[in-house]
Amino acid sequence: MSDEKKLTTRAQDFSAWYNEVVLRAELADYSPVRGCMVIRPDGYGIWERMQRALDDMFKATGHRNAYFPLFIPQSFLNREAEHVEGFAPETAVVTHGGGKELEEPLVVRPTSETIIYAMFAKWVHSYRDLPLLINQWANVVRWEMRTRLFLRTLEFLWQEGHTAHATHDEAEEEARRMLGVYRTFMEDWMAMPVVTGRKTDAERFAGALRTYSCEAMMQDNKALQAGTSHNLGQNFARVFELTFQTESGGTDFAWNTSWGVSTRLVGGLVMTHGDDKGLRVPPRLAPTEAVVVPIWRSDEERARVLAAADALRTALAARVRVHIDARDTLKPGAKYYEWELRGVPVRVELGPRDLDRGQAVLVRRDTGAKQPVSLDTVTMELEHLLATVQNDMLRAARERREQHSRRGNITYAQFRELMDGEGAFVYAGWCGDGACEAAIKDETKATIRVLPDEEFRSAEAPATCLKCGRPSTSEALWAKAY
RNA sequence: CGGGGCGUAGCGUAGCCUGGUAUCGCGCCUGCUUUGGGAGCAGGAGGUCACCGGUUCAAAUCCGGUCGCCCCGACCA
Repeated sequence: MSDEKKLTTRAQDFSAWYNEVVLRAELADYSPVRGCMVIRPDGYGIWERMQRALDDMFKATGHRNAYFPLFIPQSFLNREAEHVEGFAPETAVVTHGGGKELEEPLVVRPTSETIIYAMFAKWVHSYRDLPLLINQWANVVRWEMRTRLFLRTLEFLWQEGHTAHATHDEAEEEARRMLGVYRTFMEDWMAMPVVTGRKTDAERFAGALRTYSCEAMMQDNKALQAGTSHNLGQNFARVFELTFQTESGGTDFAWNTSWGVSTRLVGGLVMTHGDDKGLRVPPRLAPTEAVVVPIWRSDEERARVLAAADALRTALAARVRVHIDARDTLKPGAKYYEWELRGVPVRVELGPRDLDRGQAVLVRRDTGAKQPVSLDTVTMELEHLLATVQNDMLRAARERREQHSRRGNITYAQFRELMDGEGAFVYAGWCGDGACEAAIKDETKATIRVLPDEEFRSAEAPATCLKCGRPSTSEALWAKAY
């Protein structure tokens, strides 16, 4: 075997490995436009399944989809001071249309708070109009300096939920609820465990009261911010005059939330589950859950095996997303490598020896384990195996995260050594002073990913700040991040 | 925007220092033999050497410039 066909290993160069997997598994490709990528069918298929699952969850929690314009009048973005400060440096701006210079430049949305709350202001009059629960699936543009496939591109696809509520507490509840939805999705569908919590002021969304986040650990022990949910308070309502008559007859500004996840999740999936053979897709998100590979030697066997394989595919297709690889230009071994690279969760081998025994062989992508099963029960066995793979992938990812998490006493020197080396999720005390946070970021590149929610906090709360040694006011999760 | 690297066939590359119209592998096409972990043999198609200008009898190669992309940093989902 020539080395040319092998991937760079994760240990050799994690970054190179990631790019090779994305390109060679045909999830995406570089486009003629700097910083913009093309999402290819295999990558888009994963995104479509993510969309479907999330959309069902949004609907189940009472949200409805709508669509707002790609262009936002520049003046809208300028209204919320913190918001414009955060986003203006990375906007793309349209100054000409139809050959004429525009009277007011149009910003290509980097996020849609401003235009959506301007519309909400038209639609909301009474407390009876609340809550207003809207989601949109859209593309957004942020002019980033440096881009990476799926993780950071100039244009990306996402969903952004936007809601308006009558009270602070209702908005807070909504922001927390949607963070929970994200967490459920990431764990149950992506098999990607996350730590949830609140962002510090330094990492808070521009214009929000509070930002909550789901943070996942990638295989290089860096954190990926996988989804965020914001309690926007009344900040946007004030500048867009989003008011309503209260039950008691007064007037109040509405309380908003916004929350989003993006195609970045596909990158997170790769970096959570991929191995040195390529991609591993958790069954629930796999466009193809199982691939049937028929095996034969002679023409006679070929006819017999292909007929049986086709019958098998038909039987499985009733319950499982299945593909048959009947190409006769490749030997079975070559097909195995290809489907492993593409990350299909289970391979179903069917050859003459199997037919003689009335069986097929199921091979797990995650562990490589082989298991012969009777053709009489193969559908049930396959469904069961897919569920097992899904669960095992989450468990394996969680174990890996815990192995690379540090709790308890740690000196700043030890912390620095850890961050300079293999990296980790470090749970440690924080005095609450932004200066300590900034100093640590400056010295180690590590940031506070979240102030973790209670269930993620250590049994014994840290007593002192990791940096300055003063009394800790909250436990913080520190890591380098994407 | 700073630092580094690279632009040669669909992809990956050699050649560049020391000028003479381009190497190899993968892939692709045809045929035969193969097929339980990346098949073998034979034949074949495919290249304005990123672009512009200069030096020269002659430029992928030397000189000047331009553009693009990737990687590392600062900024960020």
